Amino acid sequence: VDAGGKRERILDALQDLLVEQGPGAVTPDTVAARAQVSEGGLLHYFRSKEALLAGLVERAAARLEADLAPPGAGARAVIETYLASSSTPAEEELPLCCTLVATLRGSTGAHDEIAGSVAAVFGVVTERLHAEIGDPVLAGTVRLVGDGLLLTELVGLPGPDPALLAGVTRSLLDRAAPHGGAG
Amino acid sequence: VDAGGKRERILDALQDLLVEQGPGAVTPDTVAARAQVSEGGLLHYFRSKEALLAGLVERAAARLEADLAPPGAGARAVIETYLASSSTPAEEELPLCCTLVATLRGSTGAHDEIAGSVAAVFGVVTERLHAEIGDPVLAGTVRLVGDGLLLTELVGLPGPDPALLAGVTRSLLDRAAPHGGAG
Amino acid sequence: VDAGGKRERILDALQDLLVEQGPGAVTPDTVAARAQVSEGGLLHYFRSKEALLAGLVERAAARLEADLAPPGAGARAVIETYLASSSTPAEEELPLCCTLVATLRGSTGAHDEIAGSVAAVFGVVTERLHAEIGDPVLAGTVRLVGDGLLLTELVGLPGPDPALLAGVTRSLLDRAAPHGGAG
Amino acid sequence: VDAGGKRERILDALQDLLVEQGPGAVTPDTVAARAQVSEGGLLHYFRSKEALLAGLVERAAARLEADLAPPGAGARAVIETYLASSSTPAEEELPLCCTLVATLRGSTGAHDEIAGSVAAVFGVVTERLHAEIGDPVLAGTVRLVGDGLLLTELVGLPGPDPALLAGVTRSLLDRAAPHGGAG
DNA sequence: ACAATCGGGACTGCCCGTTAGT
DNA sequence: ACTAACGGGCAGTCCCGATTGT
Repeated sequence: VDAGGKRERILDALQDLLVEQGPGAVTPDTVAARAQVSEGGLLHYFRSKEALLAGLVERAAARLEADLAPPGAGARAVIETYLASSSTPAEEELPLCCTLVATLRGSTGAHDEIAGSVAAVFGVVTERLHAEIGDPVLAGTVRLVGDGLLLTELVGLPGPDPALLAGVTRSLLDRAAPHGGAG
Repeated sequence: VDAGGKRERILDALQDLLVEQGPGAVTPDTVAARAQVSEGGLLHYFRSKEALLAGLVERAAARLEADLAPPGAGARAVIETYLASSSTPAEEELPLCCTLVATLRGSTGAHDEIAGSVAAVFGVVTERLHAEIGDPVLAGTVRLVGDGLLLTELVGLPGPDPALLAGVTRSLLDRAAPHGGAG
Repeated sequence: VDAGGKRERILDALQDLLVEQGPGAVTPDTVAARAQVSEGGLLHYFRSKEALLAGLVERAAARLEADLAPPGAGARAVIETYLASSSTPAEEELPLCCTLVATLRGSTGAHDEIAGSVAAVFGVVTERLHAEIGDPVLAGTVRLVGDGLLLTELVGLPGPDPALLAGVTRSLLDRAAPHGGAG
Repeated sequence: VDAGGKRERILDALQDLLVEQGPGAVTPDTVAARAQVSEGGLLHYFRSKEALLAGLVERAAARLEADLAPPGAGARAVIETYLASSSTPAEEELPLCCTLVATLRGSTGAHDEIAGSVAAVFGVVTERLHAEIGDPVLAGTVRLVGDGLLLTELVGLPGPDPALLAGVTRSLLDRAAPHGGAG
């Protein structure tokens, strides 16, 4: 079933809409239109709007798991990976999750399941950071700095200029491995 | 005129609704109901939903200006103040602004004016941090850590546990004034 | 597949409402109610009020095209047809168009498309008159007299009494074919 | 009372709004704003929207009475005057009255009083035409031609081109006084 | 599996008029 | 006399999902 990868197309359409035009533009019609599916077809795959969003987080979580980190890569690697993925434009999974959360907050009703999935995603990331970086304070700092970058992405604020960001990153790396070692 | 401080009551109602139930709960009726004003009365003060939100950022900005910082208080003071105000529940101005931005993102159309105001608020904060903290890298780090705390507030994620947060804060303070000096 | 000719039913309802109670009575609910459709169903066929009105002019134009005139019928025929259709109650297409225009004028915003359609309808009529009636001055007079009748219909003024109208019509016919001939 | 001719200013504002932006733009606020009066002030002079419009027809009727015709001026004079005033832009009284009627039709409820006043205005005109022009058929034709011009004005249709209009006018004048006499 | 059609409900904006103040 | 604050109500839009049919 799913003759032409429609399910994926729908999820792609949703994601694109989300990052390009924000949560407000996400309605069954718009998603269906962009995915080149009929409205009814969309409802066939996802029984409701919530299911649609849930599908997206699920996919994002899976991708993140795969992408994020070769475990055992060392402190320097996870720091760089995490900060990079947090500050890149919204095609990445983490910013996407944040946008999703904003979407959820914007709608009434409880969305515990999705909220839980998102929390889980962040939990995984946090855990990984702590595992690779010995010092918990440093790990916590990295996590928060990364989250800060996500926030600026999310709300469209002017973030720190690249040079400053590089400086911050370097200072964190130095604390992870003062002598340039791999962690 | 303005028989009973209604304008303020309206803004209070909006803010409460925003922090308690999220953007989705903010509609003219709910705000009016909570403020004990009629819908028409609300419209007398704020011609549109956007004007309503704009009124709130304006007030928040003004309060923040007043609250934030005795200028010249030194690096340690601004760091503590900023991180504290970022991690407290959403009654504070900064988290409120973030919620506002999330609200705006959820609605279609451009809201440049409000977005600009919010950006200005953050600009003020950033400037203050850099002014009081000599080291720009440290200032940038503080800013991002604070933003990270805001994010967890905003999306309802579990933040770092208090002990860890205290550790992070202390490490930043130490870098500001290694010997415990006032900065 | 339009289960029960609903589209037509909606247009009928709109037209009836328009001629019976005037533009002020035309709202989504009233139209939907009279057409025995739900409001949502109405919106499925016509995305906006403007689209609704546009649909009506379109239909009216098509009908007019069909009704108006066996081309080549001669001057007497078109004169009689035109003046008759202009002075009959508002079930006919021309008065309907005028009511529509009044409706449009009453709402803010530009409605260029519809206005254009209406202008086109009148253009067709004018052209036909000139084609069948050799004398341009006479054709112009007929057109204006007919429009005058439309106006009295449209604004509900007391028109000329039937005898006078008959006299006017006869005098125009006489000028078209003084000897009673061309029909 | 009426310190600064406010009543007149309000009526002027209403008229301007009506001819410039159509009935849809006429609301208490807009009228008050353009007249540089407060909303309350407007309501002080005119208890309701209907009263406002009634005030305008009253004024227009009075002006028309004064403008229209030196009685006893003869057939040619009234014909020319009437057709001219009907085809001029909407600053004149007759087109204004039509716009008013359209406005009334666009609102729900009965407006018998105003409708009656407007009918009376047209009655006066008709009477005058018949009095000055001996031939009732000709008078009726003139009345209808004039009304036709009003209609094109009112609905924004392209009217007859000036040359044709001149031809029509001339032909009517000729019938009033074939030998060029003053009628 | 997929698509068209339909229905109920809700949000935003705003009009019009009253009532309280200056 | 004149102004401003305020109230109730509704129009217009459209979203989301269920129900049909193919």
